[in-house]
Amino acid sequence: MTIAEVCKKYDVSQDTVRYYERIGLIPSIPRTESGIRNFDETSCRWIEFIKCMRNAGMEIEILLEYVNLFKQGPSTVKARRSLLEEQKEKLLKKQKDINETLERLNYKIELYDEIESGKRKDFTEEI
Amino acid sequence: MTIAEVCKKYDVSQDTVRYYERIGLIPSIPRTESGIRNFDETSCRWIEFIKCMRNAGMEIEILLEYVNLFKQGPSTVKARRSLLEEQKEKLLKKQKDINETLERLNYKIELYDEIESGKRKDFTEEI
DNA sequence: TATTGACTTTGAGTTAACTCTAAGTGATAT
DNA sequence: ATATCACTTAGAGTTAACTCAAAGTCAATA
Repeated sequence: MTIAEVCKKYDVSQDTVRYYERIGLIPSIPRTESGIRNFDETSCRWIEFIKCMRNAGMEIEILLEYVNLFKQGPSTVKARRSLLEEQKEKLLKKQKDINETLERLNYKIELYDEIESGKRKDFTEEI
Repeated sequence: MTIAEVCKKYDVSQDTVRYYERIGLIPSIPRTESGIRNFDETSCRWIEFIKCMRNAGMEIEILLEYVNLFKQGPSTVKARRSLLEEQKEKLLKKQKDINETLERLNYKIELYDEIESGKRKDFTEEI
């Protein structure tokens, strides 16, 4: 698979994928004889994995740590587990923050609806 | 309330609050005669509101738009509603992304647990 | 054969959101 | 009176994560 195909499939830019490879985030991308990237299934799965983690806001620095542990083989399973656990906690916190904000947005949207429909006349500019 | 008190209360840095004021994110912070910020309830509530929205990742640019609509009074209620609705959709998408990633992390953590406990011997380095 | 177009590299530029520095002011404690 | 300390400003610096530009290579098509 060429870089163009992979980027289309996973909706990332070529620059981003090259950047990820450059910093060591994708363990190994095979090349053709003329030096062109030729993604195999493993490297595709890495792209997909990174994309998923990045979508949730996981830092590249953390992903790099994970990839580096991964490269060192099964002896790092424990360390990897604890890294992932830590990130999980961060995501749970983020989830909570988002839920709080969503509740607040819903409240305000409802309020604005009431004002618009004339149901509420006593509108003082609360925040 | 002094800036120090407010920052402690809402867990933000003084620099950040001054920055928010500078770019117009906080409608109005009263000052003492000698020019020192003296937060009233309204400006405190703005800080708290901004903090909540920022925690969920809402962009400052968007918050600025909202604040500017707010400043223009009740005639902008409709526009404000639609701005908030848009942001709500973004947060719902983010929530979904986080949930997907959490599921994936849980799967991997479980897998690593099985490996650690010796329950799973056929460990090939999947991603 | 010439040109097109996708690929390559290196390194610089961008953006958002702070964060820090330097220099100064003004009220209070010694 | 002088020192301390929290505050003030303007503007420069930082960080993460891309994103772009320039110059070059190579395979395929007109």
